[in-house]
Amino acid sequence: MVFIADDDSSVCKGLGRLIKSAGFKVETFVSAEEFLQRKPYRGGPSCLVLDVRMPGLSGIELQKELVQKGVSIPIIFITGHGNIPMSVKAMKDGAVDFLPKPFDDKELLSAIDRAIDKSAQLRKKETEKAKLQRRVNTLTPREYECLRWVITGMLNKQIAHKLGITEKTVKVHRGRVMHKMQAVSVADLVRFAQKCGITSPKK
Amino acid sequence: MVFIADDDSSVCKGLGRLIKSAGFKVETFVSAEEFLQRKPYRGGPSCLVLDVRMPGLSGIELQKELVQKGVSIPIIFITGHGNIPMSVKAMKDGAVDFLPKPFDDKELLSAIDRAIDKSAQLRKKETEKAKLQRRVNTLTPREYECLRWVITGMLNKQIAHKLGITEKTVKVHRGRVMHKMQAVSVADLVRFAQKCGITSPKK
DNA sequence: TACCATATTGGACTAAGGTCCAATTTACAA
DNA sequence: TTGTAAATTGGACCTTAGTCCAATATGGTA
Repeated sequence: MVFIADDDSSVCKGLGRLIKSAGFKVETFVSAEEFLQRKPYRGGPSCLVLDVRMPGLSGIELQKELVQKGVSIPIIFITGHGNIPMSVKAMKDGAVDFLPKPFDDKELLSAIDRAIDKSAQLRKKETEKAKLQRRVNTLTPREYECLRWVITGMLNKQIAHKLGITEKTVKVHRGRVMHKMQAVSVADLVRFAQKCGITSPKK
Repeated sequence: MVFIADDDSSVCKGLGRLIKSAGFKVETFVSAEEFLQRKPYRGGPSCLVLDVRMPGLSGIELQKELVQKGVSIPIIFITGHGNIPMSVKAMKDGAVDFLPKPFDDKELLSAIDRAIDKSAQLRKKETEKAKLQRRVNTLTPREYECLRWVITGMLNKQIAHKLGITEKTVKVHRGRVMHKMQAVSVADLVRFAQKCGITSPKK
């Protein structure tokens, strides 16, 4: 799925035809605001072909909005009146490409391929993280505490001392953590924790 | 440490003065080839201020060379006659910034700060990886095999079966691995292996 | 050939991890 | 007040992990 946002509706139409002919689904918007209205797309990898200069919210501002809102959709900028600082800023903020008009159809399609690849990777990572996060959310506060200590590699005895409880209790919490996280080993747990950004307390 | 490569020696001089006054050590080169001759700098975080267009090897080509050789030094491009595709390519290839002349001194110095920060991070990661890699290199082939299985979280019994040996032998190898890798727990081992890119065999 | 690194295994033992069943306490909500 | 989730602990028991000492086998090197 490729989204196009350009205030010139004839550009939208033209690009839409081109991109559809390459086998993508397309949806067009004539302003940044209109794109923001759209409910987040969840149907598969997607990217956004975005005009830099538009009345109202500009393409660059829309990118900033999206980054800030945590919407991770790869962006390809197109522009008729761009300059170097603008392109550099867009790239720094994670754009996949920045194409000054006129550009070859091939160039755009190649950029879209890369953007879609990137989107697929992002989505894979995010869904995995979300799955793990759902498991983490089922942990009680104490179980979560234990998890953070367990992934340091500390012994039950030591964790018990840290928490001011008995080794026995740690074993119980730990067992529940393993079960709820669907981890078969500490190695799993370490990797899970890393993937969803769980930090270890300092010893 | 800041390196400057620009074919115009007066530019080198001027930038050199500016950057020195900001508290950095500076070394200048009047061609890409001259910079490549220099032995790799190991004294601390560093970056390269690079002119895009130079006789002989261009700045963009030098960047490509460095990336390909695995020399990870953050690059800030400066140019008098740049264009958007050029800046986009440079940024895609990892440049920290791309400044068309004329630029403010502040802009350059700010970019240098970011580049030096990035360099410090890179160096930290690389030295840590090298340290771990040296430990890995002391492992015998069989010990390395065991390491790869251990970090999957598999039981000694299961690893033994995979290798066609007894559980007892696995314990011995495993003990030596822990010792040589200076790991106190499997959790450590998992993190070490991740940091130096050791892959697990598929079960 | 004698030596050395590597790989393998056994015995004996200690410590650590993990589980099942059962029980108590506390805090908060219906 | 009753109920529920969370936290805590004990006992009994089994499985794993890890270590020390000792021994054997193999392949390559000085």
